[in-house]
Amino acid sequence: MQDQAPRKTLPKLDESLLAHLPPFSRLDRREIREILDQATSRRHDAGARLFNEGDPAERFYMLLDGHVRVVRVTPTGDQVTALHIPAGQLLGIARAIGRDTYPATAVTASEAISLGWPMHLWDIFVARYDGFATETYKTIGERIGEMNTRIVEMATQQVEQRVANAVLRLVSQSGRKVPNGIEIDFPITRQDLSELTATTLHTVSRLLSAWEKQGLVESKRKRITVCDPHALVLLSQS
Amino acid sequence: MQDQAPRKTLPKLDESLLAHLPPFSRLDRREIREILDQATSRRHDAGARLFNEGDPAERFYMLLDGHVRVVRVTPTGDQVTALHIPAGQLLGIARAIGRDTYPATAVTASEAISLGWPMHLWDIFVARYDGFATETYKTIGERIGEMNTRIVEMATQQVEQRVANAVLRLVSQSGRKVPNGIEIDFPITRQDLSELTATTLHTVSRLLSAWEKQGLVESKRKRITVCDPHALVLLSQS
DNA sequence: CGACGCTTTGACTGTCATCAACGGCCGTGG
DNA sequence: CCACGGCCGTTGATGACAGTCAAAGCGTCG
Repeated sequence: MQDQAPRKTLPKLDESLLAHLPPFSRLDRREIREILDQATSRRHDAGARLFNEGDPAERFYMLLDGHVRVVRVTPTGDQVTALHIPAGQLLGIARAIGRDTYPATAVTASEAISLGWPMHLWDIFVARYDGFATETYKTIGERIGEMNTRIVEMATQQVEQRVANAVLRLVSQSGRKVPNGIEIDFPITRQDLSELTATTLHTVSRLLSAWEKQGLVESKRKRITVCDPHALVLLSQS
Repeated sequence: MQDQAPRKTLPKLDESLLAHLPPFSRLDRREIREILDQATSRRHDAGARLFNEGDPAERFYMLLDGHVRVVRVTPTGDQVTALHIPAGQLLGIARAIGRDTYPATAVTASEAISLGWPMHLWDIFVARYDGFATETYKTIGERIGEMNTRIVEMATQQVEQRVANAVLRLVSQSGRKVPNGIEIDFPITRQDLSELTATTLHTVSRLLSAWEKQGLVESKRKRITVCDPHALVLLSQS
């Protein structure tokens, strides 16, 4: 694998990293310490792969910082982004859905930091830690909901509405307040957006240009700021 | 609800109904008896709804006979079919993914028979019966895979390929051997197929007509028979 | 400063949705 | 038994949306 950063076990990982995250929120310090002691932390460059579709699912991860795109590649080479995962969520949890290979590829959208555990700990975590299983299945439920929404959108909406929805979702998932509005807090290209919305980078570019002329958004290279979210919502529904 | 058939608890439900189905296959007669004794069996007319999107998830079901379409309806009234569920699978298992309302509506495609249990038994089943949880999560994993596949198909394939894929999937899921080929074993209209493939009934009709002229399929009212599966596979990949 | 990656814009084109009309099957009720 | 109405399917004409092709501008990084 070209992009594996070396794994380091940092003895000083702080309990506060995990304490407030849903899968671990019901645990006490001692339990969180146990979990951290078994974890491997890694830094990933932008564009690095945590794992590939079809690989044996040997580890599962908690994304501590950054963003990950979950991508599938077709036989013809087209990429389709299935999900966007923000910091604070588990990923690579194939075992939870009865799989022993990863169903998709995970690519970092920006520099990212992950904790990883060998998959054989999964069953132990589920059995031993209160709330871990419940919260995990909630996450899965939410992801199923997201996928469902995308299917419905792709089936019924025009490209403009889909792109508007995608931008709004990214903003609400990872928006950061800036002077002119709310900025999507990680680098994202027209190409990325087109893979999220099943269209082409050209069409996305045209749409963003048009929106910018109307004052709905501003965008620089790899950065998008939504200035008038309400107007975008209207667009996304027409 | 207009289409609730009366619930009957049939004392004579036979253990063999469940014994070979994955979620129950590791259980002994006594356990299966327990489970059956708590179940309510119901017959549903074609087009009946087992439950509606958004309803509180009060019961979960095992589909014993027939086929169910899992459908979402948009604010504008368009219907989109998210999944097709054949006999022998669990459905309405919102609790397994941490939800307390149903995420979609379940409509029978043909006459159907279900067993239903109150949702509060879910946690008990998971805790008490060996393999129940594991098999259930496998089912969820498969459904996630299916949804994923549909997203990728809708994002990258032409209508003709999508429809071909949908037909092939239905055939492999519920095909019945007949003299001229393999027939999809439940009634399905062009409209249904169009909701599965995000297109219109007109386009589906044109495609099926064209395929029929080429001898790939035969179709009567609500019935589709695939005569040359291999050719369809080729079509679905070009 | 050059090269590469990202973005923009214009012109053209094809697929597929839309509109419209009709034909046929099937169950129902007189 | 026949006539009717509703649902299902077919087919043609038209046009729009968005993909493809092509080319050039702009930022950033090495």
